[in-house]
Amino acid sequence: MKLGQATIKDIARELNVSSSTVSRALKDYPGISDETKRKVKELADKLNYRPNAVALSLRKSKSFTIGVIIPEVVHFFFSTVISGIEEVAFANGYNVILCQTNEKLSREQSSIETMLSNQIDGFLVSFSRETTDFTHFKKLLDLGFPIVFFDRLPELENTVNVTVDDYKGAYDAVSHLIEQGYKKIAHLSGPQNLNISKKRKEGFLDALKNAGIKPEPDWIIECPYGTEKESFDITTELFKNPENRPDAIFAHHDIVAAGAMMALKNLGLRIPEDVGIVGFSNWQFSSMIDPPLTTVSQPGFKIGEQASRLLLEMINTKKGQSWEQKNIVLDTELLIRKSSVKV
Amino acid sequence: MKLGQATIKDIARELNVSSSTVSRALKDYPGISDETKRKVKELADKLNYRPNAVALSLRKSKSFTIGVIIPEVVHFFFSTVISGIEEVAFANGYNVILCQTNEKLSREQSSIETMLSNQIDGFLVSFSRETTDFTHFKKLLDLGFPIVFFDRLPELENTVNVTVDDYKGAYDAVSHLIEQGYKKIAHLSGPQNLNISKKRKEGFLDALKNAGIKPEPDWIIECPYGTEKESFDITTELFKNPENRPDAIFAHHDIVAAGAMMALKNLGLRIPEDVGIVGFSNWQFSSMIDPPLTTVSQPGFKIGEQASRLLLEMINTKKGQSWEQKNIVLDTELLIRKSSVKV
DNA sequence: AACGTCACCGCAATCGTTTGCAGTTGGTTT
DNA sequence: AAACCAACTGCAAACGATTGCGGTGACGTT
Repeated sequence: MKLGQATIKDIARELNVSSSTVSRALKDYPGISDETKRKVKELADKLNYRPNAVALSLRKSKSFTIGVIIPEVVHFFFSTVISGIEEVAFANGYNVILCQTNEKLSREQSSIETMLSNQIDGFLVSFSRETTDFTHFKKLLDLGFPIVFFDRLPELENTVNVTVDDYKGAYDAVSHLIEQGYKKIAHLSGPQNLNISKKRKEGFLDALKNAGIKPEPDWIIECPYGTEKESFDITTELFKNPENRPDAIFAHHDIVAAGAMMALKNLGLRIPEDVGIVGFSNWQFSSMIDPPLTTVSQPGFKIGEQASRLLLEMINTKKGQSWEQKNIVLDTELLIRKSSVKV
Repeated sequence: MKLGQATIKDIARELNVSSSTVSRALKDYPGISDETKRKVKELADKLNYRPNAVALSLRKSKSFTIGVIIPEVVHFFFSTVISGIEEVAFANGYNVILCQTNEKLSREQSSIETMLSNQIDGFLVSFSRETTDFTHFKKLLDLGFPIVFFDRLPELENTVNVTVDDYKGAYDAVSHLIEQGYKKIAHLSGPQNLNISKKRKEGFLDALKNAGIKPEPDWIIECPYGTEKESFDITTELFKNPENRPDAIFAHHDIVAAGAMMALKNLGLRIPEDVGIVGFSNWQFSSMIDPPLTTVSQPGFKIGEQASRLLLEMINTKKGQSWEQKNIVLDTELLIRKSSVKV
């Protein structure tokens, strides 16, 4: 073979025994003499034998590999999730294969196909922004195929999910702004087909309601792409009327917040004196910008760990036996920095 | 089978032909009647047949999967590289499996082992900070196993590499500072066992030399960890003497630069008026901080594409035939922002 | 009638590993 | 001496797909 990797057959030939014996000797099966075991193990060691994982996969219809489907690795949040996933996967002898969808449904579907034909043992998925039809997941779930959803939740029954409490995170963030004395709070929201966007918006609305503030519909604007540029433009537009403008912004995530901050500075408005601002996700840069951005931190690493652990559990329960619906919700943490502290 | 995935055998049984015939029919081999081909294809379609990639790997000793080894996904640079890699891999029908080393040599080695036992077709590697001994790569290369190194280059002969021109990037950056009128330039360097760190330092030194400026040894400080905190402390220390302090900093990368900026602000120094600063890598946040950071942008996506393309070439040349040494060096680009423009 | 040709298809081995079952020893028991 | 039981070990099928080689039958040709 290409790599000269020794196989069980090589060991068997050399030792004049059958491959069955070698296989059993290596795994300390009873019924193999200590003498043979010793010889086999020694030679295996000497030849630097490693079992061929592919042959194993074929035999066992199990690959010890889990597939991760995410929109984009460049998102700080997702890359921390990946780290969490890898950590527990590795610790349990599983490999991780990664597919970015770039927010494209077609890419999501084809990734699933190729991963399936690679006998993947289960999926960890945060689906694309384009995904509104979940039948490709439904089919697999009905067959008892293990899937754990994280961050973004599908509109399906009986799924196993790991998310953060977006509602509460948003609620806390907005309440904090209100406590600081801001009253005219705008919301730059995320794409409304995503559950997380809806939840954050709800949290925003309820926090206002709870403080007796009536929300201004014009000040709730969707940022479908979530780019810096987009929110720069939207914010500039939002603040163009000096007579009646917001005095604070709750942004769907930090990039959006950063774009807004640049727009505000550009307009000569001071943060946090004139306008307070809070983001979401605690991106890496959030503490480094000026002023440092108050944000809601999501425990990405923990999400990855949890999701991974749940998936491995599902993989290791006997098939046929279906798993119960589960909804793990992890707490967010409000990181108060300068951008929202008036005094 | 678990997923009810149809196999060639299922089709064969249903149609009362042999699996050989099905296999050949599906691939339009000559010597199969059009009638049979039609029937096979129809049924395959109906059963939603997908070839079992694992069985194929075993048969062909080829998995159509490439392994990527990087220090950490959370680095913006690496995640853009990954995107580039995935793009061309996917376009060519290859899968990507990802392993983070977290800068640990042991993790690097074990990842390689498990990937090898998964019949991986080749490696794309940016090795860990701990890696100073390259025999684990050397062994594979000697066996004709395809590896492309990127960003960080090993001390080995005849490897295929993709990097950016760190020397020139640094040289340009420092020359720019000098043009802006800065004269007392410090360098917060990277770990000196990495080639890139050395190259950037050389570029720094040569730019000074070329301008007739003698470097101050005390102002070249290594930041082995490259964290914000580390460079904050180092910078604070570096500027503690008001009598004789630098008037500019060339940082090994943007995080280091950001830490330095915070230290400077903390000391009441203005950027760029009192101190100019340039980073490296164009991290995502660099344009969002205040002032926006001048930096040397590395074409991460392109690096990924190039490396991936080279690797696929190597994989597809007949084995036994060794590949020639190659050193692709991509150009950096100096992004001039406010942090280094005096006027 | 005997032979050759051609189109079409199946057998069986192969990749590396696992595993139910059966076989071969040697020794012990009646 | 026949029977029996351990203790070891090997055979062969299986996972799913590929492929060299050989086989079958229907024709046409002499």
